[in-house]
Amino acid sequence: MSTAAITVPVTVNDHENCPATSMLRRAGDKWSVVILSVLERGTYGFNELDRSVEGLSRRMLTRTLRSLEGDGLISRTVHPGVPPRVDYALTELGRSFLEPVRALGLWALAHQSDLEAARTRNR
Amino acid sequence: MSTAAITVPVTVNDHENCPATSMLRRAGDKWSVVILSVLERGTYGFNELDRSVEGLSRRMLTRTLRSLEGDGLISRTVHPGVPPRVDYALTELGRSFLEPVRALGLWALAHQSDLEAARTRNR
DNA sequence: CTGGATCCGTGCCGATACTG
DNA sequence: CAGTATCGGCACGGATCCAG
Repeated sequence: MSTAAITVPVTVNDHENCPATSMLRRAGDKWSVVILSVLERGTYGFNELDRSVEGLSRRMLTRTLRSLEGDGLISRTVHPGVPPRVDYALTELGRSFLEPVRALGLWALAHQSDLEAARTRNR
Repeated sequence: MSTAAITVPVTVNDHENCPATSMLRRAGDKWSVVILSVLERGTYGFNELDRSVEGLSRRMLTRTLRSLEGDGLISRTVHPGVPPRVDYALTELGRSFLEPVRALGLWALAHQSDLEAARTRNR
């Protein structure tokens, strides 16, 4: 066996099935983090949420809420009656998820000037 | 002035221009984190990177590298000659960015069973 | 009030072929 | 080796209308 340098192949396989990838996607999703952040302040109804986020269409609100509920990040509680009422709230898992998300947001704020400088330089 | 409960309007405006949003998008981007992670191991050439990530097309590799360079997360160094050689490497900013990204990935791993349970329950 | 259904523009992304 | 150019499928996401 020679002692010559050996090139170790470093290949990334199947990264779409990595459990971390799906939550990175979640964090990068257009509306998820905004909705989760609003719900951090308390329980909201559907139209309350709709009015709380500028630019958010009802269609995407519905889809994002269903998706967040599917991941167990929020809870959905139906109160029958007239008018009907549905409450959305953070779960413990959702509240926990916001911690690393906020860490990433704080990183962005802390390095905002570096990023702006790089973007200007490479413009 | 009455002391009745006042509903404080909580509206999220202009979240597309939030500096944190762009980096959350970056983290959720399909290839950026994978490429940054590979570059954490050292300097790579273009085709080396291409071969290191399964499923990554040269087209998206080029686009992602340009984008990462634009944000100052990686550096691009051209070595003229035959054959030509271009080295890609993490910058300090890029290495720093991987910390909160990894924190989010670790969160996903730590809560993998919770997420899987929720997804099964809501199936 | 809380959605679902449909239409449709736009951009992401892979496949393929070509260049210096 | 290190890209560029072009085509095309498909999913994201907004607008609008309909329903319980």
